[in-house]
Amino acid sequence: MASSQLEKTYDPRTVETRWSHEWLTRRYFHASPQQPGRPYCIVIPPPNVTGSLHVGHALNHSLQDILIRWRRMQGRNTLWLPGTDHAGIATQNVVEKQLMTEGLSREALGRERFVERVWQWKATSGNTIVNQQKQLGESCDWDRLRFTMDEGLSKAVLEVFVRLYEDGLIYRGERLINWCPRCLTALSDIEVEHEDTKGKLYSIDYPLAENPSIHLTVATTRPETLLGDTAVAVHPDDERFQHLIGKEVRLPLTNRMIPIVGDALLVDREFGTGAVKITPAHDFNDYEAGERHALPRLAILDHHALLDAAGLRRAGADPTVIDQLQRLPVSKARPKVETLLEERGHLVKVEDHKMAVGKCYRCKTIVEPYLSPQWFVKIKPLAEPAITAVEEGRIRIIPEGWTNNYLGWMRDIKDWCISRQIWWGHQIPAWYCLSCNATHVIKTENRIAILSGASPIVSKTAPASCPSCGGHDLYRDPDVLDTWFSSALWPFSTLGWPEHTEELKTYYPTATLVTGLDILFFWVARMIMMGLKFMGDVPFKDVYIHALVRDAEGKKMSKSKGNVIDPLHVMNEFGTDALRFTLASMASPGRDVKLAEERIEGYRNFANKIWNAARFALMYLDGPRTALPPAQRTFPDRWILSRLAHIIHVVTTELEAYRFDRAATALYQFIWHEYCDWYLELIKPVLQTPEHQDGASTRHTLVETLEATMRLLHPFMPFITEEIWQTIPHQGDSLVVQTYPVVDQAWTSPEVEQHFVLLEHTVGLVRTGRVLLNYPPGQQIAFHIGHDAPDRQLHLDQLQQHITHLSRGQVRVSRPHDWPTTRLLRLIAEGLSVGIPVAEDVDLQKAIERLDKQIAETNKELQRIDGKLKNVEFTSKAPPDVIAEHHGRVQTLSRDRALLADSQQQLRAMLGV
RNA sequence: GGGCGAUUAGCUCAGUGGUAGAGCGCUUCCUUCACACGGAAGAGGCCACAGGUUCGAUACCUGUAUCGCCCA
Repeated sequence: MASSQLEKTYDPRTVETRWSHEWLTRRYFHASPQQPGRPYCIVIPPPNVTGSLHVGHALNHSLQDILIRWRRMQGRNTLWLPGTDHAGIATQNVVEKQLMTEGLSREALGRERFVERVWQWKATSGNTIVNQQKQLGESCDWDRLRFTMDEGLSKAVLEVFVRLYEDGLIYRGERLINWCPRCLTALSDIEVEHEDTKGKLYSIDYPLAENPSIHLTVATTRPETLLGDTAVAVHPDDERFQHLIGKEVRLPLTNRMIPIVGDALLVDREFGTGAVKITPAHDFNDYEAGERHALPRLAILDHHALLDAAGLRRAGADPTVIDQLQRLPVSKARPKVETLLEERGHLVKVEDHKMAVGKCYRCKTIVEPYLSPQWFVKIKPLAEPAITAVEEGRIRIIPEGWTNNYLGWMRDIKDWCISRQIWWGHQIPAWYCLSCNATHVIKTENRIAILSGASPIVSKTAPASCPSCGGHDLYRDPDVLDTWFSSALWPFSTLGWPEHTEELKTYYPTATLVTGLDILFFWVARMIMMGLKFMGDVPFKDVYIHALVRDAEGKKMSKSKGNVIDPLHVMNEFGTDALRFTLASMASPGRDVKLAEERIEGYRNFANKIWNAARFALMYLDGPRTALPPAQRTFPDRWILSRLAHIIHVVTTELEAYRFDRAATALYQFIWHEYCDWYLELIKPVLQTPEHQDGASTRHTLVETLEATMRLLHPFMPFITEEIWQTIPHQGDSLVVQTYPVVDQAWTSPEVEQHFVLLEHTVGLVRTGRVLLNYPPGQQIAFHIGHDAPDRQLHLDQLQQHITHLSRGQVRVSRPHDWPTTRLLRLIAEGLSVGIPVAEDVDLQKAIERLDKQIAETNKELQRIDGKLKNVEFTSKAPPDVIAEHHGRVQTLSRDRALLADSQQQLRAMLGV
């Protein structure tokens, strides 16, 4: 194997392109139920089809790929199932924007042509993210790529909808829902993002009907909805207002009288004036209060969230008021109403006030509570088994801390509004017979409104005729389902459900779900509910929740802030392996990932280090290689095997615990600081000596450990490991399908590891001494080493050749007090002594300072331990082994101190001080 | 308002009831035949604060402060 095969610096780009293509060609990632091994399946959280790979995906996908590649190498029947989500509102918005640039609109195109247009868009742009995923090296079974609007998945959606409807778990009804006046659709509760903003608290006088000179002062943050008030509430126990309950007030700006009610739930006596208005059609709390007191609902905003003239008329507003307010958006109506109230003497005061506004999670427009007929999932019956599954540990959430979050939300869950008034998505399989619903289906010029009392025919296929009247004039519900409805079915719909496929039998329940916290409720909770309902079993056993990726300052990445790290750019600059390793090493549970480019650069350097270790190995591989039993190998070989066994155990254990960060750190530490810094240095004398007696065995160990290390690292850094593995001696076609290393007990040797620590300390002291005395690295020096403990002294003797090599000098091992008493710098650590001769012209200042410092430190430490040992409480209560350890340390440190003092004295004498 | 998490080296973060750790950055030295994307040696910390438990607390408990997240 010629060394010229590997360039001096690792160039990720060509390697990555070559292997990502090659792996796919060889179909290593293809899974089938017929394959041997215990199944291990992960379904990918399907990225939006509109998406392109951002760093959040990169984290999410890297972690999954690590798990998948690791399990595949362990011999499991591994399936990582990829796909994309049709992302109803998001995708519709993207295509609408595109239409706008062409001077077109959704409405102008009409529903059918618009949907066609979205499919077209999907065909050309929908694969962007998939290609980027392949670039990241994701070992998905791409043959099984799914899309939430695939034929099969759509069939699953229909099946689920109809069955839930038949079970009474889906219903249609008029409720107050969250409405985005820009997207013109309903949203579910969790699709609304709450944001604190500066607002005002208005105090408004409502005159008492029986005596207008008396006012009830009401506090509100939304005066513009005042015209829709249908009552005023006070706390029933509030002595200030108790006597008013049951009386009426005149609603300002209108001709209406509204009642004063007592409501302990709605009213906080401490807040504002202690009296609040009730506007059931425009506030969720008021809606519920309205239910409690059987109040009418008066809607005064239309679906664009503009003040509606017809609504205002119904609400009895003054004609002049209607004139001034109609067609105003909320933001303009609010100051206008303020002015009107002030002019008419109703406004008492206005204070600054912090308030939360809800915004559409897709377009950030302020959402309005809006009264309209919608479809809902009755969720409690579905939630209960989903709660139990987690409580009983059939699903494990990792880190555990999120379990309570999940349970709390599930126990307090509200019915799920699933209808969306958009066009892109699964159209609801419900039809209305126009003759049976004559009064409930209202056709206006460009809209058909289906009122809440309409009775739908729910069916997987379009009914030929109305089952009750036989009529053929059927109209399909225009609404589509919430995107998250289809993603809730993802773990089984992608495996072929409702058909009874081999895939379902083999891979369901899936093993692990890897996801960010942001979609725990959107997605994870709903998958659990649907999985339990339709498969009778949990959809996955472990849910691993990782953190959000933020920028180096900890800020959320966003295009508007310009702080986005583009993973593709990073992959291009530093290599995909470097990015993957960075993300893995930063994935500590419960903490957000603050990503800085320097960090990635550091792991790029790591990749290069590995690359050069491989180059080094290849340089010296010529010649026979012989496998000896571990116990018969050289000290460096035995040591690295022992360390390798240890690191295999650590990485495997940490991966089992989803501690990607610790597994990555351990690998980094082992490869760089043990394998490269020490092992490769230790074996150089053997490799560089032709015909060395240990040559064959050393070369074998070198390959054996390097090859195993590549396998161990492969899930984290698939590209560079594959490239190196292919270059060094190996058996098999690809690293992807090799077995993951397991610990060989014969490798482990605590004794050898102990000897190594002694070696490491000795070499460290010599190097320190070299710097202190300004001896250049190339200069050979003769020095003494020795140890307090006789057995250690013996070990030093055995290690002599290695110490010689690593410290570039001639070593004499002897008892420290036999050493010369002049012109010798003694360095001491825990019983170990190194003595370096001091040449004539050396500046001793540094050495003396160092000794001073160490003596001071040793004294301090001795004092501390001594203090403890003199404490009767400690000696009587601490465990004996701890006390013994303390005594041992006192002994060692005292001896160290004596020797250090001695050495210091010598040096001072040399200086003539 | 409720819940959760964080606070450890200049920065980003691990960690443990008994000697405080890493990466990056910093200082000094070194182009030595794997690697300067490198090597060697260093500097740098009342482990947020105040109580408590304990022979012993950075770690366990309580409270405070600051920051962040989720929910309302």
